[in-house]
Amino acid sequence: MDKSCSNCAHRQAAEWSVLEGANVAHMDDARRSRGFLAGEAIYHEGDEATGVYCVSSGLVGIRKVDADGESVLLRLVRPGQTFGYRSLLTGTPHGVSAEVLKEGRICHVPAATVHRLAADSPALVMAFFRHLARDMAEAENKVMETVTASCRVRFLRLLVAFGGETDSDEGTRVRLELPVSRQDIASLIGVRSETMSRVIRAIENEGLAHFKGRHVDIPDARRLADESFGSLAA
Amino acid sequence: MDKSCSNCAHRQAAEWSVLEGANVAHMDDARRSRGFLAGEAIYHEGDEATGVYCVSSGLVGIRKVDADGESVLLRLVRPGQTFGYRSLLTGTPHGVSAEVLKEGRICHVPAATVHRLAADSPALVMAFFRHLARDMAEAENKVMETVTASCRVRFLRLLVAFGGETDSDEGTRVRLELPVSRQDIASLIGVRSETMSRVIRAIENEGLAHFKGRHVDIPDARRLADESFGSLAA
DNA sequence: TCGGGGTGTTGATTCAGATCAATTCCAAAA
DNA sequence: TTTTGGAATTGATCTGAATCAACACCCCGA
Repeated sequence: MDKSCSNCAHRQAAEWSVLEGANVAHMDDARRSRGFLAGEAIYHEGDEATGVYCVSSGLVGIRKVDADGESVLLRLVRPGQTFGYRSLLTGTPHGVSAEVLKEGRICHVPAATVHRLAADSPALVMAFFRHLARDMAEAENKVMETVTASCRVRFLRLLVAFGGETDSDEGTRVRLELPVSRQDIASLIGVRSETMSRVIRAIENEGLAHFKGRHVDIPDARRLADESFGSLAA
Repeated sequence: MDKSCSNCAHRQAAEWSVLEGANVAHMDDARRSRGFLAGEAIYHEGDEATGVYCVSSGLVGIRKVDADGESVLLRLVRPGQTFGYRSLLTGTPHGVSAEVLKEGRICHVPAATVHRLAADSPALVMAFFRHLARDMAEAENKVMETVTASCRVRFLRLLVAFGGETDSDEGTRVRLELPVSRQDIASLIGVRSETMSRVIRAIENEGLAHFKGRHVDIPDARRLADESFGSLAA
């Protein structure tokens, strides 16, 4: 059933959608998909790139670890999105690691194939450029946030982001499922898990949202969104 | 004298160096250079991209300001480097602002020209991709650092980076000039200027480096570099 | 049914860095 | 030379988040 990218539910989302003619079949042919369990590493910092990955299902985390062993979860990769293309296209070792956060299936397109396709299709390179540009914008936002916003505000914004994916209803109740563990959420906004707990409890006490396991119930999404706009909320 | 890019001292550094044949003249023809004074804005967040910029001399700062007016200096653009290409190539408004930090001359290549060159030269697009990839890696490092490292360590690493540009001599004395004001350095590592002062004084007191205005004298570059490797220095 | 290990919570305490409030320094303008 | 206004330094104080240390919870396997 997942024998062809054309059948992939996320075909439109990925960069491959710009491919035309024989290239479609070419890439479809070369790609291999494999199941991964939560916790499995896909590649590590320093590894050479062997191809481009594409999340078919599940959830992938991009992580960076420093010399002291401190680890930060930089971003999430969702179904339909590619990752690992940066190192491959620039020919440099991976600067980050990728690991599976929620079990699922991941496609791998070998280096040789990607290089051939890229050489033949400027549109593909441009598509990867766009992807990278979006990631860069998000990275810049993250720098801004970690420097200027409190951990409370950072968490609220993350909630809004998660909610936005699920349901963009205005001013009303939103229910959503946290895609990762609390530890990972903490790592995502750059705080300790203890602090994460306290922030969550505070938000719970204010009635801004109700947490039960990974389930979040936001009675008034508008109010929560307002609060997430920093401290100068009127 | 700066009538042609071919004569530009930084010709090798910029992405344009991959252009060939008529494209070289084409771009040389379309580009316009202009002098800027320190403090002048080149573009603001939200502006539409009108072309790609290239620093001929002086220094440019890429800055982001949030809703509360908090401003963070994200990175510096030095002579020979291009900037503003991201928004142009993706067709999105600028997500950051660019301003001149040290007076100098900046070239502007109009949008139409860049688009024509990009369509004609896959190598140019690839060159911009590489540039973006490098910036992205630096942004990821910055996120890591702001989350895990103390402001002291962040400043030491910045010093090392500045020193590395100037002189890569081993284990000996290094003299260098800070390229920007202390306020901007503070903004670059994400702390208040008061904190910056204190950090500098502490480093001065330890004899790690001596500061006089923008001049820095590092008696033992090796020792300073060691200290910059976080807290677990043996 | 009983552990047992990972994940999350809670409390007490500490500390890095922000904030508030004066000065001091310095370079350009008058 | 004096004036002046921004940049930098310094001190006193406050506070958000880290740290250290238990403890509760919950799912899984024996």
